[in-house]
Amino acid sequence: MTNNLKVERARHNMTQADLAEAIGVSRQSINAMEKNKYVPSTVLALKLSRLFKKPVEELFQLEAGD
Amino acid sequence: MTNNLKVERARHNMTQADLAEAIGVSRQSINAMEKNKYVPSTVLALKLSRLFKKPVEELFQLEAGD
DNA sequence: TCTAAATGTAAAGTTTATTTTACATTTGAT
DNA sequence: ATCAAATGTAAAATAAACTTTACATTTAGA
Repeated sequence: MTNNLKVERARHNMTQADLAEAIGVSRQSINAMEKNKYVPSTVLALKLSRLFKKPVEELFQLEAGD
Repeated sequence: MTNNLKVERARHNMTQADLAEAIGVSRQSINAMEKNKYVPSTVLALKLSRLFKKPVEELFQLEAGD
């Protein structure tokens, strides 16, 4: 799975710390997500979707193997 | 978070076992998801979305506390 | 009613998400 | 060039996802 978090965050002028606080996770979690270190939960995806006002599918995309 | 998996599954005439196989998890995982025993990963949400041809937001919804 | 399929549930185990702390590197502004 | 903010990263700890096995209950059809 890939994601556009970095772009959306830039769009909204938010730091990783800002975003972390906004959705209630640690800054390291945001960093790891952006670097595709792990797959976040659906609750996080929905919270990001709500915050950025974009469908989950626009923020996260399945890849070939998935 | 809540979800409509049971309804979508009925729409598609699939058993929990069918759905489990279709998206590559155990039947117990599907059962637990439907009964809100845990929050699935975003990869699973996207796979369910793809299978049922419905946006993630239509399958999963944040609740008051989230 | 009998039976099989489907669903519910539970415990133990494995893997992965997420946190905390801590530090190193990069970037941007002065 | 310097300083602070932002980002990258890492290790250890905890929480939660997910699996496997196994069995009990419900449901629908013959």
